[in-house]
Amino acid sequence: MPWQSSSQPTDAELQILRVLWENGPSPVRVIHEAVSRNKETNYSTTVKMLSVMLDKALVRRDESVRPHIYRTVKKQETTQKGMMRDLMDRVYGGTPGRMVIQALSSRKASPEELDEIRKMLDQLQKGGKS
Amino acid sequence: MPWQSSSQPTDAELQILRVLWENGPSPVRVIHEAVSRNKETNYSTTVKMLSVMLDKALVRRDESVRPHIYRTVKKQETTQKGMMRDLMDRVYGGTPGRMVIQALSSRKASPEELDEIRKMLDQLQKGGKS
DNA sequence: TTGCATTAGCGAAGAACTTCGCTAAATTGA
DNA sequence: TCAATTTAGCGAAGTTCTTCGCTAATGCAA
Repeated sequence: MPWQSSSQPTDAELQILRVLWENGPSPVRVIHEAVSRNKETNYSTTVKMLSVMLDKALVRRDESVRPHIYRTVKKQETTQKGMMRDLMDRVYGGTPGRMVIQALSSRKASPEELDEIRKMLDQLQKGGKS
Repeated sequence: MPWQSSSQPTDAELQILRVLWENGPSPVRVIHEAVSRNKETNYSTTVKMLSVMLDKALVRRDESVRPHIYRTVKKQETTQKGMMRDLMDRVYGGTPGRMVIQALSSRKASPEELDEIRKMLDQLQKGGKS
C-alpha cells in the first residue's frame, strides 16, 4: 500500500533541512521564519514538522537549552547524494552519464565548478584512453 | 494542505513511463507484466494507474484498437530533464556543479559518456579561460 | 449462441504527508 | 507574583497516492 522507493526527505522536510544547512543549528523560531519567507505557513506546522523529523531521525535537538536547538543528523552532502542517487536510479537507470549531460545543458555552472568537473573527468579517464 | 513542488511523475507513474520508454507504445497487459517483474502488483492496479495518468495527461491511448494501446505524451528526455531540474532546484539551489560532481563520484559512467561530457565541457568553457 | 477469458472501469480503503487549532509548559517583565 | 508572551505538543482533518475487489464490457472458441 505505501510507495516511496527508498525514503528520502519529503519536500517540506527538505525545506527545513536547507535552512539548517545554511544557518547551522537553530531554534524553531528561526527555522520557521526562514521557511515562511518562501511559503506561508503556521508556526505550529513547523514545530510539528520538526517533531516528525525528530522521530525519523532526520534532525536531533538540544533540550538542555531554551528554546531547543535543532540540527541535522546527516551532513548536507550525504543527504544530497542520497537524493541524487535515488533520482539517478529511478529516472536514469543508475548511470550518471545522461543525467550529467542534461544537467550541464540545463543551467549554467560557474567557471570554478566547470574546472572542478574537468579535473574529476581527468581523474576518471586517467589510465584508459581512447 | 497539499504539497508537491512542481508536480513531477510519482514513483509508480515513473515505473510505467520507464516501461513505455523501453518498449514503446504497449497495451496494459504488457505494461503490467513488465512492472510486476520489479514489484508484485495486481493487474487492476496497473489499469487504474494508467487511467490516472491519462487524466493527468502523462499518457494517451489509442482506443481504436483492442486492447487499447498506451503511449507517453512527453519524450523521455523531456520528462527526465523535468525531474532532474526539480531535484537540482530543490536540493542544490538550482546550479548543476555540486550535483554533477557528486553524480560522477557516485557511479561509474561509460568511457563514451565521459568523452561526451568532456566535449560538452569544452563547449561550455570555450572563450572564457582561467 | 453461449460460456469462458481477457480487458476496462469505478469506488472505496489504507498510507504517508502536511496543516493547524487548541492546550500546556516555560519564560519574561512589570 | 502574576499576567502576557513565547515555546512545545497533540490529535484530528484534508490531500495525494496507491491498491484492489467487484462489476461490466469485449473478444474468442466450441
